[in-house]
Amino acid sequence: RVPDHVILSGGLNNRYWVLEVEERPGHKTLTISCSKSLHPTETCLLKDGWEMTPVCCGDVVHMEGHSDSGAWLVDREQGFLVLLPDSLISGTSISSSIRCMRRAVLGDIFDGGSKQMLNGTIVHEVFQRAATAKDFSLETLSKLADQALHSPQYLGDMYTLGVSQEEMKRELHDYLPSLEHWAKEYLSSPAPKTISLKIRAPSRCQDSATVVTVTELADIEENVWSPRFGLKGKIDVTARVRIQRRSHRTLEEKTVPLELKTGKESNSIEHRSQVILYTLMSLERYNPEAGFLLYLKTGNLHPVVPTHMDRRELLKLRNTLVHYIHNCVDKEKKRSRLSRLPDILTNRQTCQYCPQKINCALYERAVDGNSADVSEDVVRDFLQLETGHLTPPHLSYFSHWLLLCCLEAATMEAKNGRKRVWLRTEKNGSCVGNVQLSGPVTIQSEGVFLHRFQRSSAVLQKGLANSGLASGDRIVVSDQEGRLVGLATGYLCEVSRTCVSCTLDRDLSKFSGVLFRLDGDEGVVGLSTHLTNLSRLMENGQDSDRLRELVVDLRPPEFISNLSSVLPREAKDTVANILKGLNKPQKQAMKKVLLSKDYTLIVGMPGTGKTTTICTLVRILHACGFSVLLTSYTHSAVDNILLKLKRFRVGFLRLGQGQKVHPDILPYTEESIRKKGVHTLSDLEQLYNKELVVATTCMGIKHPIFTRRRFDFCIVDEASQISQPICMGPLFYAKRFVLVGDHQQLPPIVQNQEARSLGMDESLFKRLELHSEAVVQLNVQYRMNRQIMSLSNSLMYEGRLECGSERAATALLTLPFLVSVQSELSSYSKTDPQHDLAWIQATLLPSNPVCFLDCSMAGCKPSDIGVIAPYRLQLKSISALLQSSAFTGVEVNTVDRYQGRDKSLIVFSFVKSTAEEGNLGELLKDWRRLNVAITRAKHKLLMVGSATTLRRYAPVEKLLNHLQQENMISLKHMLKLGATTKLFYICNIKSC
DNA sequence: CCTCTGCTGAGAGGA
Repeated sequence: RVPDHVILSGGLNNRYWVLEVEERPGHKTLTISCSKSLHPTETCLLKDGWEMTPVCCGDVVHMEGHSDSGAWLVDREQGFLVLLPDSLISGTSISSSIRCMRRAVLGDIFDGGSKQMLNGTIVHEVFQRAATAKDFSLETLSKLADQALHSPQYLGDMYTLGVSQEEMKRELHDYLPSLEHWAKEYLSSPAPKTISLKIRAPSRCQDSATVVTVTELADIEENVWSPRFGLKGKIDVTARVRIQRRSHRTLEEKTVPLELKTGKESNSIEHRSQVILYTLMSLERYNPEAGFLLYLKTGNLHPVVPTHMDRRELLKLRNTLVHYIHNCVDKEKKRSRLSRLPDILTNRQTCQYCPQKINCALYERAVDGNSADVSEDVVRDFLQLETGHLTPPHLSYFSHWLLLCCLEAATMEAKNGRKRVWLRTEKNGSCVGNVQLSGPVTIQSEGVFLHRFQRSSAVLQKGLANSGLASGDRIVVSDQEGRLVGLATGYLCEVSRTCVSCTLDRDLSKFSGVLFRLDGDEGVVGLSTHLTNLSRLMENGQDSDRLRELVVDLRPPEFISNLSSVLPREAKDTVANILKGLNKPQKQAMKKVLLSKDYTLIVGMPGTGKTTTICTLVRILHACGFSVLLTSYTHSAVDNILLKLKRFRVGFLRLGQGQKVHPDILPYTEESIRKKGVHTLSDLEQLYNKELVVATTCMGIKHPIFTRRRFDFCIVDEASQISQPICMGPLFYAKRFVLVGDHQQLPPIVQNQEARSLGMDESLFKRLELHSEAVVQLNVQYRMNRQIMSLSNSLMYEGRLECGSERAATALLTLPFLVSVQSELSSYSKTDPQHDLAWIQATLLPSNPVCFLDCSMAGCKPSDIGVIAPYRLQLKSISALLQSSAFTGVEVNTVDRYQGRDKSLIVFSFVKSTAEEGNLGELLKDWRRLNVAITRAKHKLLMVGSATTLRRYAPVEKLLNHLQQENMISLKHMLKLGATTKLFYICNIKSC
């Protein structure tokens, strides 16, 4: 009954499964168990308001407090119930839910937030830099403020907002005197400031005047994950304070959270709640009794002393919030639909500046399309104001995709559930435990700290290299006990048998004695970019209106009739020159793009030179003086085009993290250009506007450049592999667009079965293809020889695919050592007639370009050989066989990863061979995947598999029929040994 | 039955 991915446990960090919920007026009883066998069970009585907790059967809960022989009580005075504790909710989300729960839920589903917060961010930064420097003198503060104003990150923000550096500087300098003042008043000063601390503990007297001195600013931006309370957050400042109570003689030293606020000194319930939540989530670290609010405008310090009631109410809010976030879809009779959210507030003061306004209205109309039964005028007016510009088809497109994204997000969440660091043991994941800091921490650059860890000698070695972690992986650092979870994140640099080095975002040198563990961080990636794009598509504005018309209403694309009006006279010769190298369909594609007023779709069948075509297209547009936004889903696809483009002296700016960019493209990245000297806002503006061509991934559209710059064209490569909401992201920023892809190859990956069946794997490319006037087909290919091409033609393209040249059509594999291998094989056959190797001799012949069996390579360069299999495990065992140095360079990969690439010789292992009539896998049922697999080889394609098994897959059956007709199958020699094994065994005899 | 790539964070403020 309990799904595999759920982890239950008893003890302090317990996790219980809810089996039964019994509701009575005034209380609620849960039957729970912390064992996967669901035996024994315990009970939990919820009352005094806790019975309102939206807990359901099948939820996981954490119990706080104590149980009386298996009976828990959570009421006004004692105990907490933490619903779905492994979903960590941020302190700010919870405090924002005080005013509007709906807004907090929407804030979690959609990205978003207003842009008026730059000032606060920089003031924080200055405070934190001063704290690190331990110097709050006006002089230093002013120097630090200047530094911050020129740092890359804030320049980008200023660019976005269109604020000048001078303006920012003036606002910032208003704060500096009060920062200095605060430090003088509180920071280990000779005359410490008196604060009134209200401690409500029964044994203490009320309202005792207390003296608080900050003795040390112990940490800045401390990251806290608290799986016990289901909370997370970043604590502005962790301070050591000395508390001296008048009534007591004692001096107390405490570590407490300090929350900085740049706004009005409101001491509001939201601000105080944030502090209370910080004290709660750092309970295991410091057990702070109190925290402080520091208002930077005035330099005043407000103590916040939480009571049980405060914590109780905030955790109840958290439970409600987590419930809504996790149940955004209802399942009713096997069909999912969007759930209702908490009601719309329609409070003018609160709603006026709400960043979720449009999503709030959109969601309401998505759940309940006609909204005819909205009783309140205010709500109706609000909905009309926010969504009045949208038609019913617009709203149904939005709600349809919102549902799909929620379904998919839920599946991803469930799959990643077990990957949460605090639930993981060293056995079941990529993890290195029991390591200690060794040597000093060195600062590599701002905010990048190089650490070295060593296996503690007490622990028996199995060697760090086998931990499942490799250099370049993202990691999370925690302590071994699980008290300090998620201390830092970063990347692994080197992994040796005994040592690990890594760069982290925080300096952990103060934890020198602590035993750490490093966990691979797969990263839970939500679908917030999808949803943000969808919400943007519904906005009332020029860019959105245009795209909505094309994408949702499917308005036919328009074209102009005459090239001469778009081609500048001075570019004509250059363009003509560039066109010379192209074949007919490629030229057609160029023309269509130039004539388009809306969009063009380029279908690039396998091997037809998509990359070359895109590269040429960019050169032509560039020559005409058009600006181009060049994107694709993956970094490697973007760089593929840029590597070609680079040779033609076309300048471009590459956006994106240096770590993901191809080394040869690095000089074109923003990062590297900035290092050469970008200090002012106008430097940055120049950088962003300099090049006509800008390249990035579809996800990279959060970059500041897109808040201001617009392009004449946007080109999206791999478009048939990108889901609609992601694909439309870059399209907002260009007047016209070009999608390049091939829907006969792999579609976007969708994990959730229901979402897929509802069409989530339909790309924008495919959706728009119904307008055939926008489509150009590239059907002349140069990759495969005639025989290999015939497979794909019979499987998918009905003969439309053509060879571009006789040379490509007849190209065969060259095997320099063929003669000697053949004679060696003959001699084997002679000495041991039992093992006739004639079949291998036949398959070896270059003149048999397609064989459904296998063979070896007699002198083929390892880098010309690709091995493909549909399953990861198979790849693993093939790789294991190829450990010998002779095979370094042979690339072993999945079908999916081979899309877009080719090799001279491809060995494709179908893997499957079962006698039983069992379940068939999904992978081989996909026509498009098979099509990709068979169109990667240029000269020779070897396929290994069990024909009997494979005939059960319709696509493979069609392929096998064709192979049989063409006499390309060697069926006679079924191998007892695994065919692939034998193949590589022979390879080994005659090393390549 | 097991295929895949994107991207950080949480918060910065105002009612």
